[in-house]
Amino acid sequence: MPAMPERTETKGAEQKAEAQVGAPVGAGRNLLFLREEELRLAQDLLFFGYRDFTAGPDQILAELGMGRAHHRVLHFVGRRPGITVGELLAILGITKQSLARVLTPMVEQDYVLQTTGRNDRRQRLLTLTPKGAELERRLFERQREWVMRAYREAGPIAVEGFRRVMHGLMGPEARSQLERLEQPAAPRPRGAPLARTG
Amino acid sequence: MPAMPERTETKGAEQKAEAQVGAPVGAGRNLLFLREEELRLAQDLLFFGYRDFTAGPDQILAELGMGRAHHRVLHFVGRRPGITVGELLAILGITKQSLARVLTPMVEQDYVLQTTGRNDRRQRLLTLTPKGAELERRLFERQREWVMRAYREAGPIAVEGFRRVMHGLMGPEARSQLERLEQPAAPRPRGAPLARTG
DNA sequence: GGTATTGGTCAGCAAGGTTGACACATTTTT
DNA sequence: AAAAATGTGTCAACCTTGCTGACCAATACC
Repeated sequence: MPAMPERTETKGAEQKAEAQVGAPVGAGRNLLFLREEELRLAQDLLFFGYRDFTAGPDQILAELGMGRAHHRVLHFVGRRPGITVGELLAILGITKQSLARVLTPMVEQDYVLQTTGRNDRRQRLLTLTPKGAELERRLFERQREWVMRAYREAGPIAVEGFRRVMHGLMGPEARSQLERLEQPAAPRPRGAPLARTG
Repeated sequence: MPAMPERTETKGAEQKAEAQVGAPVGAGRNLLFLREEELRLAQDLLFFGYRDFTAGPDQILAELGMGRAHHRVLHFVGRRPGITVGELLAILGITKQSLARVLTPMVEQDYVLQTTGRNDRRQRLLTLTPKGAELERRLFERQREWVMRAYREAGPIAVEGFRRVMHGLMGPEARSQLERLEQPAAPRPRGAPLARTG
């Protein structure tokens, strides 16, 4: 594989740390004691990486008077068409009121469509309108280019490692939510669109 | 170079299961073309992972009436004692006023010490006070446990991959800033502490 | 029919970003 | 010596996106 790292940083320096604590671990587990510098590096990487990961979409969104919160709605509604408001709240981990502030305008501006649930008519099933899907697409493509570059530079093995570590950084709740997200999409909502009071 | 197929997009989601997180990695697998599902997964992982990564410190900080912004100041000042206000602004990528809102109280509450630069007396060199260093330590330890768990679950190869991908997600500016951060610390500030104007 | 659940909405608060303008000490340039 | 540029602080005003508490309407469940 191409693209070896520019700097061969931390590799193999873990035993030193073990010697400090005097706790020799099994042979393959030498990377498992997290020395100070390694965590500091992880903190830096996550800070800079996450910031630059979101920078592209943020720019597009700003032109439309939207923010990251809107992107998250577009993303998760796009990922699970027909998701209920309650499910979306659980995924985002915010309050109903915080969601309403971004969701209501998005419905009014025809980015998101609300339909009544056909089993439970109290529910509001959310889907992207064509307009919403198109915006989501733009944001997605921008981010794809960025991530693609990172993946290409890092190589496939690294990508798999990245996924595993990120997954490990998630708590149990996020893990089960992710699991649900990855499952086959729910059946299409077939309820009638709500009357728009606009 | 692993020159890869350009557009296999519409081919359906056949290998989806393999691409998922816990799945074993096939060595020669072509992960370099970023299919839709792969990027969606990356988005999810970064969203959930980053959120849960910061959750621990956030909790401690909240008890002290601080936020993530304060943590960043503690982190980067701790990482480069004697950093100037201007350098810190460049790293954080925020405006002077935004920084002032968190930094000024932190100086007043004796978390951060300001000294005048000895070469350029206009500069304010920032260092952590013992109180600040202790708080930074607490936050650090909390986060270390969390990251350590993730690293342990993922294994050393994955950790290296994680680092490479995160590095790839950074833009050029962030990369050179990170490089500077990793270098040996600047000489200790020896200027006189500023008189605090009550 | 009574209660629980799902969702919408109003009012108000806080953190942490933004911009623009200005002040001041200090350093650098002319 | 005077002027310009630099590093920092600060004031005023604004935005986004979190939060809480309260209350209402429609619907489902027992």
